[in-house]
Amino acid sequence: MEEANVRIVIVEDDKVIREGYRFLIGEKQGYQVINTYSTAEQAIKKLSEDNPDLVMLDVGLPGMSGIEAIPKIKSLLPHTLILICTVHDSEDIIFRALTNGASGYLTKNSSAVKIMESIREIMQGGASMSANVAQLVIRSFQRNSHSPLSRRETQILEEIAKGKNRRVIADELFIDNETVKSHIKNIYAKLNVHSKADAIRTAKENKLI
Amino acid sequence: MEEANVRIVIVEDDKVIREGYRFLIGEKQGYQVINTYSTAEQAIKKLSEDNPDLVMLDVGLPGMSGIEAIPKIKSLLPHTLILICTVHDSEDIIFRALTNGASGYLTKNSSAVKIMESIREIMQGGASMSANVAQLVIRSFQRNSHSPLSRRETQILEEIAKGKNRRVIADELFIDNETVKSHIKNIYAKLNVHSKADAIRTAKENKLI
DNA sequence: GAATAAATCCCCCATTAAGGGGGAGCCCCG
DNA sequence: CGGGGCTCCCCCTTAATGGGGGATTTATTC
Repeated sequence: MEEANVRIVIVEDDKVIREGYRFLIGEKQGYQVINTYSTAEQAIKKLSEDNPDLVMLDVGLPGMSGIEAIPKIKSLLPHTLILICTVHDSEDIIFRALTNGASGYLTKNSSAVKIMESIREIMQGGASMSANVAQLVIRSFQRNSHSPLSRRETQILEEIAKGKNRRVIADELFIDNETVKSHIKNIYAKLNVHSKADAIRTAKENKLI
Repeated sequence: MEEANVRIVIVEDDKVIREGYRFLIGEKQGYQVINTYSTAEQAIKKLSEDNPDLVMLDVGLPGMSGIEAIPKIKSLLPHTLILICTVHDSEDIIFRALTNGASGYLTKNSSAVKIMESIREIMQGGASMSANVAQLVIRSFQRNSHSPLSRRETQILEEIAKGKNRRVIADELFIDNETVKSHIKNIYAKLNVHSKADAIRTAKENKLI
């Protein structure tokens, strides 16, 4: 035997897409579609019986959204993996899906080959994202390269964002308390703010830290 | 004509791997290996002439590491894309590569097919990660599901981590200053800390926020 | 060579925030 | 009925913050 059967459940309100997925997966060796549902509510009622290894989930479902469904599925079946397959590629939805516990995110232009490949990757203990999703995720890690803040100022603002106070920052950087204070004054002037919270917010909005 | 030629430069110290990549890419229609280098220093000297669309970069180079080389390459050629191809898959290295400006990260067990696919994905305006890298990245977004903190406490600690003070948090949550203070006392007790900075650090280390 | 930015340090000042102590009422769930 | 969660109240001292005004030195740039 090559590998155990992968038990898959599909949650998708569009019948054509749902049956398309069922057909696509059903014909593949080692993969089995246990059940399909058109709403998250229906799926959640039956999932414990179905006991799937992987749930393919749309986000644009009527009633409970796929995003809301993720933590509920995860609490019912903690070891079940979730692959989001959807047309929605807004940054907000993608990040909420991933923080809520999804192991993969494909946008719907993904080919049949890509979908099967993602399922394989996820089942082999990894995760998977389509190229446009990966781009958003990677971009979220990157800094603005045209920061108005100097290197030292950026460094100090990062420490402030960790909740450290001036004295601690000064000690760690081997500089005087007053020097840290001066840097903070300059940071506030450059960002046009007057408090820690505003500086942190502004800096994060502009990817300065 | 299908598409313009993609100009690729390879930076890799292992000759066998370097020539393997060169052969793999060179035989593909639409892709051209302009040059290969065994160190980042050599590559950086010549990159402006080579003017590549994409640089395949190892991280474990002698001398300047691939990680350090990324921002230097990006400042020389801002529109050149960088694909990391390496055996190193430690969390720290991966995140440093992505924050420094890499558009993709493949670990070296990636097949020839996967490598070409990644190059195509990146060139088509996206990004790419191998499954194990994607897993680390996604995991970094997710919370610990066994938090000792209550929902309210987590929420308040998140606001503290944004640099907000008790009064502002109280106003935003429509509760009293003293209530916020009580929550903070309970947070500190649960995390066994005695300051904002320690609470934030402990919470982040344990993915509570 | 002068101007500029960055990084360092030094005073003044008043106000606010933080942390620790103790206590208490209400609600819900098991 | 007990405990966790959420809410609010009082006491207290110390630490931190934000704004004002400087100064010096070292690089780098024009």
